[in-house]
Amino acid sequence: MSDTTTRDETKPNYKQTLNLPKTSFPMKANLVQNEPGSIKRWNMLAGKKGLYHAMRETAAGRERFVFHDGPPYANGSIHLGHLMNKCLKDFVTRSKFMSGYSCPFVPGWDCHGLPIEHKVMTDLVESGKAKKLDTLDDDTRRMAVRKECKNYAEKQVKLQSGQMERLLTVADYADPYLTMNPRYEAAVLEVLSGLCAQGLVYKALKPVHWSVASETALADAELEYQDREDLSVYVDFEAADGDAVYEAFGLSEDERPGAKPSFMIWTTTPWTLPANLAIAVHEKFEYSLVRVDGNLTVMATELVEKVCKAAKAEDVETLATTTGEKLVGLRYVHPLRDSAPTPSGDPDADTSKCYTVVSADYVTLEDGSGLVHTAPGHGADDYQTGLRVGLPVYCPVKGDGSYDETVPDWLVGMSIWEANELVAKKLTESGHMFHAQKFMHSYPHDWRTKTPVIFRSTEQWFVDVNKPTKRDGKGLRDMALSSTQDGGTVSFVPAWGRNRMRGMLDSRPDWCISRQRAWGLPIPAFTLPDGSAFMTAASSQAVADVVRAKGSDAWFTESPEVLLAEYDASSDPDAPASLKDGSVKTGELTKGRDILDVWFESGSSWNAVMRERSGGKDYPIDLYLEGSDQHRGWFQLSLLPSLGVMGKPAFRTLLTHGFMVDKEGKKLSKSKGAALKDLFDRYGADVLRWWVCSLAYENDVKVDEEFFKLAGESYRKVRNTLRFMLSNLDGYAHEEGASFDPNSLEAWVLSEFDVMAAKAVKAYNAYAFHEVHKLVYNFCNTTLSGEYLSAVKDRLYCDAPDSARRVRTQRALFLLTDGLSKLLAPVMCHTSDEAYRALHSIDPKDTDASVHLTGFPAPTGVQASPGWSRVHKILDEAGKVLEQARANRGIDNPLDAGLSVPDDGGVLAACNAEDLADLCGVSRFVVTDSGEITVQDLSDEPRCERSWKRDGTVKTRSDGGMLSDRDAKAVGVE
RNA sequence: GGGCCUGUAGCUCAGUUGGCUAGAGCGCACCACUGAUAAUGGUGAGGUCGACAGUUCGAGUCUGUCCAGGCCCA
Repeated sequence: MSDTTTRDETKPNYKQTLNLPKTSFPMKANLVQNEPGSIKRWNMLAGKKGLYHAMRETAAGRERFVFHDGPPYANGSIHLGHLMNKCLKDFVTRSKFMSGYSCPFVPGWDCHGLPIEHKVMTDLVESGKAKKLDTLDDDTRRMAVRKECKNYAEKQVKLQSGQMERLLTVADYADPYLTMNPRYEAAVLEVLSGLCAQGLVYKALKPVHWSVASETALADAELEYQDREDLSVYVDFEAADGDAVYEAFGLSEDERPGAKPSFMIWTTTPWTLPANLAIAVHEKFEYSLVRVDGNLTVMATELVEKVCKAAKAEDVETLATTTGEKLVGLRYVHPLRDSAPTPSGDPDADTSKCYTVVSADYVTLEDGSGLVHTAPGHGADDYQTGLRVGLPVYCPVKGDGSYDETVPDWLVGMSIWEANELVAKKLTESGHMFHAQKFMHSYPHDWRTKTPVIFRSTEQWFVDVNKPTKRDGKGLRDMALSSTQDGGTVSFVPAWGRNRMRGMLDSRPDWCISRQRAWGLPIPAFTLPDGSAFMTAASSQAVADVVRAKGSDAWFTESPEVLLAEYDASSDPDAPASLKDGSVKTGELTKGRDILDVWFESGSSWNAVMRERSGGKDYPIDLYLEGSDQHRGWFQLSLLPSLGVMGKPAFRTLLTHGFMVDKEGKKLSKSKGAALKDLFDRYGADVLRWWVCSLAYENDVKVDEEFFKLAGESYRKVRNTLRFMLSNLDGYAHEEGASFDPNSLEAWVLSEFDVMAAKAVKAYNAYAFHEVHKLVYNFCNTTLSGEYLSAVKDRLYCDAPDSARRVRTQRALFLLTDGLSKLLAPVMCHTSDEAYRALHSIDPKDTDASVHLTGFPAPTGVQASPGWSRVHKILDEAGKVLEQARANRGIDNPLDAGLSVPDDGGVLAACNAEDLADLCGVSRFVVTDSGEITVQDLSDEPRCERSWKRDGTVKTRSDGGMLSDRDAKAVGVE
């Protein structure tokens, strides 16, 4: 160290006379270590009932804002998707509370269903217990599985609930809703009963998505699409009467070729060909009779070239054309069987209409041949067509995916997947195959087992979406479309959700609500001795009452007499005659074995949770908030039952968010989504929440490690701003009611704060959290850190501690810190409370005070001079000139400079020159009448040893130091 | 293949009914400060607004096609 840097011991050390920042609010947040402390403290609130109840008590009597949580599936740790979903929900409920509403929030979990049952069964097989179960009778076996499932689900709920609390979300975690709770189950059955009362529930043999692996019907929402290689085949179905075909094409006797013509169909599921009962054409399309490589066949004119090209046919000749209309009614011979089948469940089925060309308007010219292979047992369209023209619902495929004995011998017992190849081989051998090729396409798979699903007709329960309700004659679809139309009762955030939802409602089929599994809520249907199904509004209500008392296990453990003990057939208008007249007793009934689609359970949550708990006053619900996939899922499947039972939608507003995608915008892989625990451990909940707050959530959200780092840095900026203000409030005692001169820096910054806060509160209420983030951050970063705080730093440090100017500044700092902590409270739960408690000097042992029991800040109401915006424009100009001077003339330190600025517009005169100097960071600011902005180099003037300013008043003082007037006064020397 | 949606600087986002050289913050680079210091202040470099056509005096903004991506469906 050289001599020049050694401090002169004879001169006073002014640093000790400054009011340097001091605070207990640390720069380093240590969120991971400290957030659990906040949770612990909040848990002490409301007599240890915790923050949620403290907020409820605080909000008692306020207007309610009713939010309803969609239940996540109780399986596995929470991932990035949950992070966004749960944080957004938390922002909503917390900001509504801070805005002055009472906002109940009951969290829920979806507990029934295949994923859990599958997991439990896998575990049972692995542990060897499954074999034992197989020796038990059916009800007992299913009860044993159900018990395991229940234990598993409970564990998962506990796990997720703990993780959500760690995310600092506030909800009634002590009393959540679980779809497996008896009370909830009963409420679901009541919804089912309500739909029965409207006549909307029916049982029918229909093709549904069927998982071969799980041997159950699947809901739309239980499907996922994956690429799969299949065999695409073009098959000739020989006409039964060649002349009839030639007639349809208008060929005279002598024009007719000798050979018999065929109809060419196309399919990607050759295994369904044995179940073919018809060929569909479009009446309006033109069809051609063509000779291809010697064969005569019929296909749509527009597709002749495409099909022949695909098959590499060389010799193609069109003999005649006609319209589809003319083909309808022609008969053909099935290429694989001699006569129409006898469906196994229906020996008396009318097969007289089989093997006929029929018309259907869903036939397109996109793919295939324009003639559509129709198997009513294996396709939704096919089923409808079959119904219309009188074909049996023939499904020769059993639940395990093998053929029954109604198919040709060589197929009986074979798996359909194997049959694909064999069917193709047979058709090739018999000369029916025109062309076959393998191709990739996206195909529905069972979301759990990842295996391809099939369409298979089975006896299932359905909710009719078209049938008029008994209440007012309107069908569910029509009601849904009218309530979601523009100007209807449901609003959408963002607005495009409306179109998305209506598009789906428009085309949705009847809702298949039955499943063939053990882990779920039984459909309370019985079979009468004559084989017919029995389930009415009153009977299901009677079962619901039993379930409310004993849980849904009662369905398996109790007899029909017990389940229907409170049911009185004589007073049930819908009861079957045999029960009414007593010829059949309830003891003679058989319990049905189906359980409800889990979507029916979650779709009834408006009844099970919101109506039940509030006694009806929380209905309809103000807001549902979920990912955009729920337009088809929970949103729609809540809408339909609520319209059926209540006649109006369950919700007023639907808010949706997008999905997490990776850095490149691609679908997020499972492994990436699972890394949440790791993120918690490195960033803490407040940073993760701050990140979620910054998102334009209505679109897809890119997620990458890097973004959390950036969020952490902007978090620190906000934290440091709060810290700087807190550190300058050491020893300050706030008094309300002081006023500020409109020309003061304080009036300016506080009025800026009022504007920003009003915008932020408005943004909160519009769920525009991203806007909140931007407003608050920019205010901290630009208005405070960059402008106001750097301007007032000098007076905070150097003015006498109790000088009027310094106290006035502190008064502003107090209001700003208090206001910011409240605006940040819904997002940075831990940090805002930490700042709030530091600001109000709350004793660490005092667990009663929390920013989370306050509200958004009321406006300070401070009026600033309208000249301020002009002043800032002028100062920006001055700043640029100063910057040039620093660069050109080597003035490194702005405190070595002075500014002379013309009062353009006459707004500077009203300001205090010292304020203006401080805003520019210079030592001296002179307002001139006119001329250019000029910079003075003050390096030669004396420099105050305390404030480092060269303001022109610096001279040697009585203590021997060089001080400005202000500093001399502050130190108490002459 | 269909429905809904997205594509503006390296990143996150603004860009009113089409109208001046397309903005902000972060990050980055450089400078200052060392009395907000694992901080703070200042300056600067970054964009053929996914691509291509079209309408228009004028298009990031309107229309069409295409490309890339997401959700849902077939």
